Amino acid sequence: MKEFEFTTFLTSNIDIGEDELQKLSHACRSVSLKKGDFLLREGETCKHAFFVEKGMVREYSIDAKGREHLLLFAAEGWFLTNAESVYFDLPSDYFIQAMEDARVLLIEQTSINRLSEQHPSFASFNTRLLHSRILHLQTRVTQLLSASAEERYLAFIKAWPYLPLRVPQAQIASYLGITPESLSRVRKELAEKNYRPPK
Amino acid sequence: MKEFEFTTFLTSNIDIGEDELQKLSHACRSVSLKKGDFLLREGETCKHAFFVEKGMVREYSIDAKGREHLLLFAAEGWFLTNAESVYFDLPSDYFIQAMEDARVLLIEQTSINRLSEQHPSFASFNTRLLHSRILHLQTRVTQLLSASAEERYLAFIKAWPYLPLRVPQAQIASYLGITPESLSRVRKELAEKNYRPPK
DNA sequence: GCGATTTCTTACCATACATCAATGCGGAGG
DNA sequence: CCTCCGCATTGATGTATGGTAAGAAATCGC
Repeated sequence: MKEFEFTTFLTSNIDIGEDELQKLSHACRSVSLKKGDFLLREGETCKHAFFVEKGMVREYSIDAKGREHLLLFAAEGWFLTNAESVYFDLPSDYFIQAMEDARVLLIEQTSINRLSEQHPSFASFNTRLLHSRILHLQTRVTQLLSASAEERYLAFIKAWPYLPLRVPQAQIASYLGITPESLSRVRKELAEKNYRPPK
Repeated sequence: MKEFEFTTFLTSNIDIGEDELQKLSHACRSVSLKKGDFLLREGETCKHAFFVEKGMVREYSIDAKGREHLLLFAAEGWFLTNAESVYFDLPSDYFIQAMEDARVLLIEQTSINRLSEQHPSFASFNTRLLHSRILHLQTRVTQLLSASAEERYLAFIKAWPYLPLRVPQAQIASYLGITPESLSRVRKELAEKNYRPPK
């Protein structure tokens, strides 16, 4: 399984000097997680951003009826933060949990903010991350408003063709907003229609 | 109907000097809109951010079956941008249209970016706007994944108690992701259960 | 390699919401 | 004041998806 280095991720995205990287690395801590371990639980305040170096992580909430709803998958090379919890210093509504054994870099949010103030290209990289998050969430809202379960599943496997090979179907169903049984039925109908996944 | 001045909005949110305000105002243009007029259409690239001074505006998409889906209501004092279109310079998937006669300030996105680079407090205000947008969208996704039509309607009128008085029910239904008929039935059932809106 | 979990499928029935069509209603304009 | 016209309601019926339960298949731990 391919591993991603955070510094590679950064230097390929922003124009940041060696000294700045040094400063940032002091604010980082790498942790190893077993499948099921939590990085954040509902009610906690999230003080870090996360960079997944290896393995996979999910962000989800649990509703009043005890059902889980998946907000985000994050595999190697993904950067994730809990925007509300970090920025507004609110207790989180979400859990962040390892779906596989994983190694994750914790980056102190305060350091990110400091570096953003000092380093314009870091700030604009930060802004870019926020914008792509908005874009993604907007697309998801529109899709939930307009598309059927089947359409959402097709869009999902088109966007992340490798994920169904790696995560349990029940997790994908939770992301799509349907039950695992319904997803199973959707897949059966697609098979009967001779649907072939784009290679 | 109360009117909001953009400068008041800015100075009450960020620490910005008189000269900076002057610069920004040169990049602004106020337009009057009749009900139904468009600020942006699908396929266009959005070069501005919008500040609603008077009236009300909606952002929505039209799906493959011709149905409208409402992403956002924006009344007086609301600031709205089309993140994807502006930031990634992509054609917009959304329409932005006046729901009532309105006056809207157009702010050139390039000027916002320039001011952000020069003026740290402007940059952090910008960042705050992005974060609250993420928070809002995240909440909406979670709600669409977990809550019934009735629950979503109750959450809606709790969050924006004044909107149902001002916009047609069909628009609210579109925001909630249900048909106008279903919303009518939801309201009927709430009335039969003797539901009273919180005052 | 084998039993034990976990995950996936299938069948049957229940429910929420959509669709279609008819009717009611209330405000804007002649 | 009356007539439209847009909007909301209601009823009958359709459909997508949910819930439950059972069994099949895959995966994991040893």
